[in-house]
Amino acid sequence: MSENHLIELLPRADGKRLLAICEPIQLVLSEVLCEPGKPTSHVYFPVDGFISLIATLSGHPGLEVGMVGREGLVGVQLALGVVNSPLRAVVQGSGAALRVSAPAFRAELLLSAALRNHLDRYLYVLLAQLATSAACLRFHQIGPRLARWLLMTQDRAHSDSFHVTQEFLAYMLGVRRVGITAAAMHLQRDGLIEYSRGEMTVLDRSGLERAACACYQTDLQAYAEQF
Amino acid sequence: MSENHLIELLPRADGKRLLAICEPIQLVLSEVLCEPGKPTSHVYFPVDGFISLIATLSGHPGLEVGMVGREGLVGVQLALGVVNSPLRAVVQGSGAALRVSAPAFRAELLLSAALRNHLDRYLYVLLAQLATSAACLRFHQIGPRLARWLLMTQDRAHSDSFHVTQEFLAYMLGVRRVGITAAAMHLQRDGLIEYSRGEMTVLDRSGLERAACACYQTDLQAYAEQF
DNA sequence: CTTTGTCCGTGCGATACCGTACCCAGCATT
DNA sequence: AATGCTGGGTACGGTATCGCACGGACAAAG
Repeated sequence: MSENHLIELLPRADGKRLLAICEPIQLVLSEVLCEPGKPTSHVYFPVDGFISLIATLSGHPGLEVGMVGREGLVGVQLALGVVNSPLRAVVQGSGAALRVSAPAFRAELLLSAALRNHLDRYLYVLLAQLATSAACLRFHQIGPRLARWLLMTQDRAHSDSFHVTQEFLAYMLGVRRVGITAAAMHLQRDGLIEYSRGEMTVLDRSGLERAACACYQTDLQAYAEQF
Repeated sequence: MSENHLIELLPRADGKRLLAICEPIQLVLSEVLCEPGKPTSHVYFPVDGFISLIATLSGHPGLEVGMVGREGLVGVQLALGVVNSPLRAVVQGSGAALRVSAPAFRAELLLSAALRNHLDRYLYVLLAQLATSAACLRFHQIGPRLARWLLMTQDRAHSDSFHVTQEFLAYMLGVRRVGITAAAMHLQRDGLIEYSRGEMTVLDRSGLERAACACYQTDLQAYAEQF
């Protein structure tokens, strides 16, 4: 039941074969699954946990450019025949995941056309997400971007409340912590969220959707078109 | 000789078969090859011309997130089984290109494993380029970004001089024209470039490389690792 | 109960942008 | 010579950020 969408959508036989080579693991907060430029040893299909994809530039802090929950997987580059990861992948919400070793994954890719097809389309979604992130970063202000981030996280955490500090948010959005303070206070004053010492709760989801920039819907739609 | 790299790297037989379904065309400035959300009718292998990939956000001007010259192709999404384009593709330098219709391209993909493999790796390069663009946009200032853009263009134009107005540059980099004026004047004062009424000439390429942010080298390296 | 660390709010000056507007120089058209 | 268009330089106030530093509130640990 509580599985990964990409796997669930596979035909029965392909899904079974993939699950057979999957190893259930627990994603722990702040764990680094991929490091840019370094070879990828496994792919991860999140079930409950979720992961941030972070672009790094030497001499600068990181910047989140994508998020992966149970709708996707970490390590798509292996489906492209590339071992090096383009991005850093950091566990942002702990929880269960299924893991497959790189060789086993490659072997399965040769067997399952359906798997390849799903990964291809997920790759497209990821591509669209990266492009949206870039433009969003340039044109939208902290407030709407924060709201969008909270929605994306809520979706992947499957819960109204989750743990996240302002410091962390600042890092993800590539802004100062005080920038987050101001934006978060605003959202809180409007009764959309509530937070204290790292415990964030979404009070008014549809209000938050109105406060978020349209990039949130754009991402959802790109996914919906493919799956 | 003056062909597209992705095609040149194919095994003899595969290359011949692909060329057989290619239609030589001329890319004309400002021509739109792909529109976001709209179906892609052809893929384009640039030979002399080159193309800007532009992310669009409703209510905002566009933003360049990638560039395609003879090292790549426009319309990779077809290799992923997706007909809708994620980005707008606009011809930014006129010149020759090879074009393949979507159905013919899909058919050829089934025949040539080598082609699929090259496209997969090119896709990885594109992914890395998008991620770099996003971070660059956030952390680097106009000057270094402009220098990077000029280098990328020079590479793909295969010439020290090319046509580009400040207005256009502002649009590509997502800044005001006067921002470009200031940055360009600086580069000109340092003797790195020369321009007048849209005619841009690179005078000191290695100086420009020093003025550019490291993202330029990052992109080159990502490509070099795969091809 | 104090200490230490984490988390969050505030204040302040600096800066890299922004939007807008105007102006001038070249060039082409008439 | 008059006109218009395009490309590029200048000026000015506005603002969304930045970096940095300080202080308070709370919790876990000693």
